[in-house]
Amino acid sequence: MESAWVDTTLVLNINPCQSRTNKAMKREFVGEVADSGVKVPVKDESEVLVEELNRVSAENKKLTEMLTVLCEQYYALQHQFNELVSNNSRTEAAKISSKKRKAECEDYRTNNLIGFSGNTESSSSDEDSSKQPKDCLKPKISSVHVRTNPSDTSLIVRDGYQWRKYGQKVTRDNPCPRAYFRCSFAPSCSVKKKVQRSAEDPSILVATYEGEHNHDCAHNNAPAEPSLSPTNTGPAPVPSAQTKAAPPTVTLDLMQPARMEEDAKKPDQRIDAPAIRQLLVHQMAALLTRDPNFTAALAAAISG
DNA sequence: CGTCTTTGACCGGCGC
DNA sequence: GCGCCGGTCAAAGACG
Repeated sequence: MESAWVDTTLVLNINPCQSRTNKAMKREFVGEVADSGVKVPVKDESEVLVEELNRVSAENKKLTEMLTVLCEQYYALQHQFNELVSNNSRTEAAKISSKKRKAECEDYRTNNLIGFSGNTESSSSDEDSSKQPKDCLKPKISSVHVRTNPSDTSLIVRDGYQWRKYGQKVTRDNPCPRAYFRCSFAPSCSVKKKVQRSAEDPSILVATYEGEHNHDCAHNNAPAEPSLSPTNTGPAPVPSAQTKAAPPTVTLDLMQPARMEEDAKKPDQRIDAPAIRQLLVHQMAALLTRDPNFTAALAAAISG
């Protein structure tokens, strides 16, 4: 089945014009700065800044367009996938009528999961849930698959939140124990998380979240976890669903921003209006973080 | 000493 | 009603 996985590698090239403009800038500023003692500056600073602003605006526009296209493609794919899976689950449920409870929960979960979209609004709309089994009704359920080092036996999925383990149990259908976590960041937050290794692929941790956090991600308020490292290529979140039916794999290319960081350290690129760049990144982040599942997956990938 | 993890006991839902 | 199973509780121990 591995071969059927879709690798929708997400390369956030948030500075497509960088190399070109940097070279140009370098040339320009080498003339101005390096030999400043000898030469008169070709352009004055304000001109350069205006030019830079225009460039960044153009980049911003380009990025917005790219993001729009990406979103459209993403929703189209998600829609197709939803259709496929709902067809599958209908036939499966008919076959396995004996395992009623399991099938129903599985079905519900699948419907939720497909949506890696985080479209919890649509996938778990409570009005529609009259068909759902009672115990699957309550909180919003989503699940994230995280690929880990098989030798790592810990059942820890770092997703940016602070969890307190309150139980562990070996379940019937899986020899690997299942760990139960509760969100400990806010006492009023009733989100729960179950983490269990996949029976089929022990290198994959399946984290099932129940409920919604009523607070920000711990990273926003607390110091970053020690394990956070931009070079960490560890656990890549595998969007829910599924080891059975060709699950789409989102690979987050976290090296890209790291390279940019390096680039930013070079003296000749510091002129790159860091504030504007930061604004750009914030805009991107704001757009992307509208998808809660995406943020969860991203957090898991970063904190690996 | 406070917090977190571990782990056996307990409870409730479900199927037979 | 009974047994199975998943989920939760809570005491005990570990750890910083």
